[in-house]
Amino acid sequence: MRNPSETFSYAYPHPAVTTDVVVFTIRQGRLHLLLVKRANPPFRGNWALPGGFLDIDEDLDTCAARELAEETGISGVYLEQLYTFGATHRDPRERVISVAYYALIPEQALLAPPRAASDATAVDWFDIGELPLLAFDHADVIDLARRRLVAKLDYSTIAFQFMADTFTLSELQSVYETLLNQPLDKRNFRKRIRALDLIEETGRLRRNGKHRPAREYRLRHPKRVEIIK
Amino acid sequence: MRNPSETFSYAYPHPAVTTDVVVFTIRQGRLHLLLVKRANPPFRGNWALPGGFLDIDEDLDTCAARELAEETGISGVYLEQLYTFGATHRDPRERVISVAYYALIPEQALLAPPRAASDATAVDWFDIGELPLLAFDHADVIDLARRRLVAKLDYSTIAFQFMADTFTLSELQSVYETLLNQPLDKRNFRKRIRALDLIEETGRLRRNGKHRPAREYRLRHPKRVEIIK
DNA sequence: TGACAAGGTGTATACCCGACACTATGGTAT
DNA sequence: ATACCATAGTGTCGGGTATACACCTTGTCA
Repeated sequence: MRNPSETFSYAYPHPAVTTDVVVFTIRQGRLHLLLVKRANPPFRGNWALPGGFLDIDEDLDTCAARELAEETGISGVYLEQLYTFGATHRDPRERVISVAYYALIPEQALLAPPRAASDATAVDWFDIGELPLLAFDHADVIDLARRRLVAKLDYSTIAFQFMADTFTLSELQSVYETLLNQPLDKRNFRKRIRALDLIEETGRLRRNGKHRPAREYRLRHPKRVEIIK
Repeated sequence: MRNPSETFSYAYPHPAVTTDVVVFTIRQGRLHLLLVKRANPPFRGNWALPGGFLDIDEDLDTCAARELAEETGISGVYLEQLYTFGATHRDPRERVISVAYYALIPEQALLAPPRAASDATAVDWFDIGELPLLAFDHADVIDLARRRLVAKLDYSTIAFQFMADTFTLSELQSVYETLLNQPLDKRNFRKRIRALDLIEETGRLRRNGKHRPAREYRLRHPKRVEIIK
């Protein structure tokens, strides 16, 4: 624990640096994200993105991954730097530069509901269409993250990062339909996915209900996100 | 003991925040960028990106624009945030977070050679294929900026930001060829540009040598960079 | 064993992109 | 004035890629 009486002095004023993480997942066919309810001022009682101050000997990526792990217990997921927000008045306490990240996690990866960390009184998932009032400029951060995510669908294989280790083509199509907010043609979709040559059959069948079981697939290179055409 | 009026103290250590700018232009059919020679340690005498510390009451974008103006005298040009670099040891003095930007300027915008600012002993343009040894992690910053720029050619109208107020289609094609590092078919190129419906004829002719003059064009919305298809 | 519900498959058409060669026009030299 | 030079400017055809579209298959459950 840090000595509370210790201070750190500089010849010039220094801003504080935080990372905030927009954690996306898909639940029940809807895009959701994780928010925490702030336990302390400013914006006490408001919902906000999980995030926190950069440790002085910690890389930015590490900081974002640590915040993500602390809030959700999830690690090893897709995490990408989004944008850095630094408007002078975005935090009323002091000058704060926020390096925003976004993360994509499979629905199935959430074994238990996330527990509230020390600086949050609650943690919950919200449908992206039904967000509460947000602290700071976090509504802007979320908006940019959502647009980046949708844009990347077109030219990368990022959507696969929402999938569990194994999945069916119908599940994958459902993820694309949710993100694009439009139905897709089943045959054309499968043709396009097959042409990417990124997945392989596990050989097993997935039984999801009282109907014909679906073939189960896995990514050949699970962590890799590729740029396509 | 330092005069308390000249020091700034915090309960937690704070990193310093800088912006660095990769300033691209095209000269003589080659992609160039602007570097400054450092007057002070660390890396004294090395070439580096123009940039500097964020003022405590200054937005990030403003800081980048200010650095750009101080080093080149240019303002009102395309300037976009690129990425934030924050590896723990990237600056030997103290922890420094660098918010990197990149700027695109028309060759003709440079009225005079840039003058050296106070913390630089020289300022000069370098062909991107003939860069000197660079300070800090600036080689990484430049590499990322170049890749972002080339990627954006495909899905945005960013290349137009290299053009002067008026230009010919041959000049525009030459910019694309330089950036893509390959020759393009003249008829296909013109067909594609015309289809974008972004430019209009000025009605004047541009006389560039002892041959047929070219029609002069201008952008309908000069500052706008659009996402295409 | 029949009904249900989702899984799985191919073809025909439209559109877009790339390959390709010649004429037009102004400048300059003789 | 005339001929030559250098860049400006223009259209078509073919191949490949993306889209529209409908029916049979298979396992479950009543």
